Parts: sequence; C-alpha cells; structure tokens
Amino acid sequence: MSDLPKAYEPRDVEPRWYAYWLEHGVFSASVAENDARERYVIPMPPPNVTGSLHMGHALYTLQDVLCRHARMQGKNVLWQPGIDHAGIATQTVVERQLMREGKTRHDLGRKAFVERVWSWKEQSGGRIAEQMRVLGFSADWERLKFTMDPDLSHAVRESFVRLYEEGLIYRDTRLINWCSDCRTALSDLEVENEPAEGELYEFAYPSSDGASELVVATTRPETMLGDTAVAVHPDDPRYRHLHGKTLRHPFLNREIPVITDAILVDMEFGTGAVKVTPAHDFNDFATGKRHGLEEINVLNPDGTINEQGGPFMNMTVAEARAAVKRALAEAGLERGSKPHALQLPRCQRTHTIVEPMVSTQWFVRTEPLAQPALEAVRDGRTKILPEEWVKTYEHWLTGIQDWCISRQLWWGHQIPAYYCPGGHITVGREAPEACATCGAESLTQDPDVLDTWFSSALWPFSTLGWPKQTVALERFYPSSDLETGYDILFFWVARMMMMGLHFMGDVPFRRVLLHGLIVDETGEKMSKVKGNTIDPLDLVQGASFDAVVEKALPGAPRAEALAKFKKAYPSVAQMGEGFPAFGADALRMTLCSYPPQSKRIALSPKRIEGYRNFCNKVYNAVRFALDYVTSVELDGAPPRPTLLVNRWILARLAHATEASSRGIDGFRMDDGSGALYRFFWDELCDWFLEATKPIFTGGTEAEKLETRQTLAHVIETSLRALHPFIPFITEELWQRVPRPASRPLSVALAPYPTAAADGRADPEAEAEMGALMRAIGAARAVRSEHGVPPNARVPLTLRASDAALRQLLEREQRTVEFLVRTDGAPLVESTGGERSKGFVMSVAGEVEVLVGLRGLVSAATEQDRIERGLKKTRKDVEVLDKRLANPKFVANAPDEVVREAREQLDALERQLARLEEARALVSELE
RNA sequence: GGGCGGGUAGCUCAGCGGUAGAGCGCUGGCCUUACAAGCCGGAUGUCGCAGGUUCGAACCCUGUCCCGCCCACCA
Repeated sequence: MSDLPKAYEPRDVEPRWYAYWLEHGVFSASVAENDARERYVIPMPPPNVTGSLHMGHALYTLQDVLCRHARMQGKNVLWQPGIDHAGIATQTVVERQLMREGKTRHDLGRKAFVERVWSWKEQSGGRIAEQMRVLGFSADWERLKFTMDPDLSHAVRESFVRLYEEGLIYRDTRLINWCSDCRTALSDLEVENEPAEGELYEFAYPSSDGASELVVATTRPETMLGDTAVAVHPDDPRYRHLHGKTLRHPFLNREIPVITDAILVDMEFGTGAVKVTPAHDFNDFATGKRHGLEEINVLNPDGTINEQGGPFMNMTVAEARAAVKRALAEAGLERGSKPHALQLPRCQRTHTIVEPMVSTQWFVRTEPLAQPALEAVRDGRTKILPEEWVKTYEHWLTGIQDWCISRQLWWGHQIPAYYCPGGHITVGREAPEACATCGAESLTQDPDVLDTWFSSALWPFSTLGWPKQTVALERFYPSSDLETGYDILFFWVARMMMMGLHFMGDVPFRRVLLHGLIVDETGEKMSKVKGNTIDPLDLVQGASFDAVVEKALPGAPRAEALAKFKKAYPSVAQMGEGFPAFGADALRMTLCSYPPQSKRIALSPKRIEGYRNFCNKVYNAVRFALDYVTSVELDGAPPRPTLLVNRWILARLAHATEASSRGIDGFRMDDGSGALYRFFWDELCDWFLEATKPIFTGGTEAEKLETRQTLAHVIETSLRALHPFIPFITEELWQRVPRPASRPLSVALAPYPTAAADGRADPEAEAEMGALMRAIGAARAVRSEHGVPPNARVPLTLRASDAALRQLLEREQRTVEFLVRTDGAPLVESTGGERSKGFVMSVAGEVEVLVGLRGLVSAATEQDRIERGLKKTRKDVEVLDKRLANPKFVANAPDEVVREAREQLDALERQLARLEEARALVSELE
C-alpha cells in the first residue's frame, strides 16, 4: 500500500504546488520563444473594502482552463492580468476610508489623495494576486497591471490626443447625467433605471394677459423652476387660442412662451400640454434646441437648488418638490394629482437619483467607431460565444449615443486638455507651454479625469506597449480570446472593439467568450445587503459559518445573519457548523460544470461537495493504481493490450479526451469537464479498476504486465486530461505516477492528451464490454432485489444463442465471477436448456442470466421483478410496433432509422419472450 | 414600449427532430483490503398551456400564460 493518507486533503497539497510552479517558471513563457499566439485578458475589479475576493473572481477559472489547455498544447500563452476601474469605484472606497478618519478628500488635497489611493491600490492588488494563486490561476501575477500604471497613462494621453485631432473627441455643453453624491457626470451606461411609484401632478400656468390658463402635467414639479416654455400639439384644438401667447411664471419673474411641437407632445397623455425644462430633461433639451429656448440650470453640483430657483434656493430636490407644490396650492394653481408608475434613473454605484443637467463635458463621437466594431462581428473576424449575445451587441452598437468621458473626480487619468485665460483649448501629449491659439502662457489643465472605461478600452494594446511598436504587440495582438462576464459587454468589450479597430486597424481578439453572473442558491444576486455573499477562499480553505456570516453581514446579529445566509443557501443546512476545506480544485471543477449560456450561476455548496468527492475519487483511484504501476516504464505511446477490459478502457479514454478538448475549444467547459468526470468515475473506477483486481490476483504474468501498462498509461493520461480543471491534485498525483522520461517537470507542461496520441479506437471492444456490463448488471440486480447478502456467493449460468457471444462470456468468466460474486466460474451455455431448480432468470440483451438463489428466492419478489421488466418491455415494443406499422414511417423515414427500429423491435421481442418464459416458471421456484 | 433568455424528476440544471438525462435529495442493502467524501441496487417526469408542421416534436413554427435579464428621453 502506498504511503499516501487515505483521504485527499487539499490544504496539504495545494499551497505546495503553486510554489513549485513559480519556482520552476512554469507560467512565464517568454514572448520571443515562438510564434504561437495565445493571449488571455483578465479584467480585475477591485476587491471590496475588506479586501476579500468575490465569486466573480473565482469564475475566471474558465480563463485559466483555456490558458492551461493552450499551454499544454504547446502554445505560447500570455495571460495578462490587470486591475481595472480607475474611477468612481476606487475613489469611493478610499473616500469611505477617509470618512472613518473624519476627513474628506479636500482635507488631503488632490496630490495626497491620489497618492493615498495608489498605496491602497498596491496593497489590494497584492492581496488579489495572492488570492489568485490560491485558486491556481496560472498567470504571472508579478506582472499585474494597474490601469493607472505610468506606461498605460502614456497610451491614454496618446489616444486622447489622436481622437481629438481626428474630431472624434469634442467638448460640448449639453445634457448629461449627474450624480449629486459622486458629484460627477456619468455615462448613459452608468445609470440604472428603477421602477418607482410616483405621481403625475397637474398645475396651471396663468396666461400673461390673465385671461386664461394652461394646465400641465409633470412627475417632477420642482423642475418648473427651470421651465422656459410650455408646449402643445399644433393640431390640438383645445389650445389653439393660446398659440403665440405667453404665460406668467408664478414664482419667478419670467414670461414663458407657449410653443407648438408635434414631436414632444402626445395629445392623449396628461393634459396635452407639456412644461419644457431644457436644462433638466432629455426630451425638453432636444425641444429647446429646436425652438431656440433658454436653458436654465437650477441645480448646484451637490443636488440643491441654485440661485435660479429664487425662493427655493438651497433646498434639496425633494424639499423643493414639496415646497413648490405647497406654493402652487397656496397660489391656487394646483389642479390635481394621480398615481403614476415611472422609471427613476439611479447612479449605478451610489444608487442616488441621477439628475439630468446641462453641463460642459468631453464626449467621444461613437458612431464612426461603432460601425467597424459592428462589421467585425458580422463578418466573423471576432466571434461572440455563446452566440445569443451577438444580437445584444449589435443592438447596443446600432443605437449608440455619444459617450460622455469626463468625470469630476480626482482618481483617474487627468484629461490632457489645457485652457488659457482666454478660454482657448490646447490638447497635447505633454503639458504645452503656450496656448496653441493665442500664444498665452500660464495654462491650466482640465481638472477632470477620464471615465475608467476609456482607459480600459485601450487595454488590449496599451498593456503591450502601444504606442511603441513592441515585439509583444506584434506577437500578441490580436489576442485569441477575451473571457469575461456578460455584464460588461457594453462597458468594456464593445469599447475595446471600437478602440482596437480604430488604433490598431484590427480586432483586439478573435473570440469573445461570455459567462454568467454568480448568484446565490435561490437565484438572488449576491449583495452585501442581502447577506448572501461568499468569499471563495472560505470555500477553498474552509470556514465556520460564524466567520462566513460575519463577512456576509458585518456587524449584524449572528443568529439573524445566519438565518439569512441559510435561506440563501438551503443546501448548507445539511453541512453542520461550517464549510470544510473543499479545495481550489473542487471549486474550479464546480464552476466549470455550469454551461456558459446560463445567465445565472446558482452557486450551491452541496454541488462543490460533490466535486470535492470527485477529487477524492481521483486521489484514491491513483492511490490504488500506484501499488501496481510503480515498476512500469512508459514511452508515451498507448500500449497494445489483448484483454478486453484493457482494450475497452483505452477506447473510452480516446472518447473522453476527445470530448474534453472539444469542450474546452468550444467554450463548453461543462461538456469537457463532464466527459472526464463520467469517464473517470463511471468507467475507469467503477468498471476498469474493479475488473483489474481479478487479473492482478489470478491472471497470468503476461496478463498482469499488460494490465499494469494499461493502468499506468490510463492514469497518467487522465491526470493530464484533468489538469486544466483540477490543477493541484493532478500535479500532486502526476508527480508520483510513472510517466515518460520526456515529461519530467510538471503536468502543466506535459502535452494535452488526444484521442490519436493517447487512446486506441476499438469499437469491437466497446460493443463486447457493453454486452458484458449488461449481463453483470442484470445478475447484480437479481442478487440485490432478492436480498442476497453481498458476501454470499451465488451460482450463475449465462446463456446465449450466438457462438461468438458465448466465447466472449467464457473469456470473461473471471470478470463476471469477481464482479457478480459468483460461486466459482459462471457456466456458459447455449440457450434452450433445462433450467435448474432455484434459479431465477433475467435478460440482458441477448444474454440470459440465470442466478441460483439457493432457497433465498421468494416467488412473490420474483414475480414483481419480472412483471416490472415485462411492463417496460411491452411498452417499448408497443411504441416500436406502432411506429413500424405506420406505412408513412417506413416510406419517409431514413432507411437507417427504419432498420434500427426493426432491429430494436426484434431484440425487444426476443427479450419479451424470455421474460414471459421466466414468468411462467416463477411458480416452480418454491 | 422594444429586445434577449428561461419554464424538463422534490431541488439545481443538461439535452434542442428519432423510444426522457446528470448531480444533489429520496429509498433498499453493504464498513466487499483505493475510496462510507465510498460500493451494489431501486423509485421518481401528460419536458408551462393550446394549436400547427412532420412518418415522428421536450426539441421546429404560431399563439398564450408565467419568470428573469437588458435596452428605451414619453411629460
């Protein structure tokens, strides 16, 4: 027996091997080594405030599987990890830290603040790298890139200047989304719409001549402070008398014209009259442009009413809304209100209500950039998988609006635009000494920074040294694959496509692979508020539920937090006091088992346990094998065995490795890992290993030798096949198993197995083994159903009318004897003979299986068993009968299908006859 | 309002034109010297509903009802 402990303990194994890989430079392929191009990009959102990993990070396992697979195929892999998000997210985290110290960023000043963020960034980046190692991610984490790295900064400025010079970046005053909490502009994508119950409030504007009034409807009464017109439909007879008239603003000393506009106004809605606030509503802004209306901004950056609001100045929007309504009521202008469902725009990050506001910002003209990005996917230069995302991608790029890229933040790439006292703009790679327009000196740089996604969009080439023409750029652009969550398809992927095509003249990657979002076991999105987040490291290394819950709902009462957690993860109820250390391998295998088209990946701890058990299975199978294979020498080629089980397992190995590669190549890790899982457990362990036991105890020397060779080969190959999914345990075991002398260092550098190189197609062996397995299964079922004690040996007779089949059964007597536990070798006979007393018959395809029960039999049990079999068989026969009786089926279905159906029917009828015979004999049993 | 996806065994999901699958759960029996994190058996589904196409439909088409997600400036 080998010296390995009886159960797999990931904690003892995993840390060791990562250190080993690093020490031997397993992942640091040199760019110059060969011409193969494989590059994977990994976006790395910042950790949360406590610096812990979230499940989204763990899902990058899919990328690692791709990388490890590619590396094993001899490709030159460059997996470029990086920390993304230069903007709001990071700034918010650090501002929150400051808040706890009773400070704001203004106390520090811009320079110190940025330094502070940098140090946090370095720290958390290092922590992430450490955590990625725990998960076994085979990137060179020493080369971790930050979006704000100085060399990336260079690329950002370069691209900004070029786009500006090409007229694709411009500065304009227009309506943008403003978050008063972040105090910055946002792009359309950073705004989320949330349904809410509001009211449709009606009030009257008196006409200037006092003769009449015009009633308008609004969901935001306070915006009337910025109203510069009221619009009616030109064809609306109700308001024809007011065309060209003006109205009097009740609180501000202002006349408001009545305008006619067929685009803005829907006669059916509300009162048919619309108040127009060009500075605070997107429709109204457009209307204002059409009619040359004044844009009156009534809001301060902090979301309060400014001096334009007259008596309402300094109120918050909510306060102003109430006050305006009160004042309208007092003025006798209120005309009613009714409930109204509406969509509230909220800031993605702070959830604050976003106010549209007129503001001067920088924009990217997206239309000319979007076209090439659309075409690249249409003509297949870039493939998107799963394919259903193509439509979403196209839809977004087709209706794309210009992209607001300036942010009023401190953390980010400062915009390389400089203003002279005269207000001229000079854009430059370096700070210019004088204004390009008027020559004035003492320029000031625009204080704003760029949207984090602007620099992220450059990632595919900025990380390779662009704008310098580097070797890396030449070798690794375009990348092979980009793998990420679908939630940043627009934010990031589409924009990388646009920028890549624009600056590099080619797509940034050949394939875009998208995975779903990890949610809790009940399908709810993971969030701090719900207390259903899980730190993947707790699953890997184990943790008490107390500790898990403390992270999920910090500071909450323990019992309450635990209850919430268990509700989100029902399967946890059966798990005692905490998560055991499932190991990174188990977690990785679990994550690979979800198909990529599922948008929500409902994480189930119980499922991870299942894959932990699989790892243990692998471990024990190898432990078993080690006793027999240590002396075997492998040369890399599969052996040519003669015994059925050996031939069979090599054939199955060929199928499994084939399926695995196909799965990984097609971005179906679920298929790939599933094929290997079933092969290893169901075929290799349950059948092959069991079948080798009688050979090792009672076979000839030659048989033992070929079995040892086969076993060694199959084990070594399986470990290589499994390695991308479960890297640690496969390395641990592979190092102990005999392997060809040419594979000394690490399984991570060994060739990935293929059907041709490592298996042997053998349909005959598969067919024969299939028949044998069915016969053994039938005999076992009889034993089990009649309650024969497992260690009791039973006499067994196998009958077949086909001579070749009988020969097979005779050759495999040893296998049957061992796996069924028969009393001596089973007898093999032709069909039709007398049946001895006390024997029960079962049918397995063309083989009659007669089990001697030695008085243990109960006629009633047997009757039941046979009736069940009969019922099923009759049903099957009926289905086929009906189908074949249909002349249209015979005429129209493909010949092959018809033939198959006939053969099946024949077989089933023979089986039926046997079962009926068996039933007739039941009475003789007792 | 538009678009996309889903409704299959108690649960989570595969399958997407030829007689319903997996894991977990349930259940009967086993500590059989690799593995009880295991082994050998067993039960369980009018594949959301209604039409249609087809020799044949869980799978294709149409309609319909639920449930998600994304996009959208209707006051």
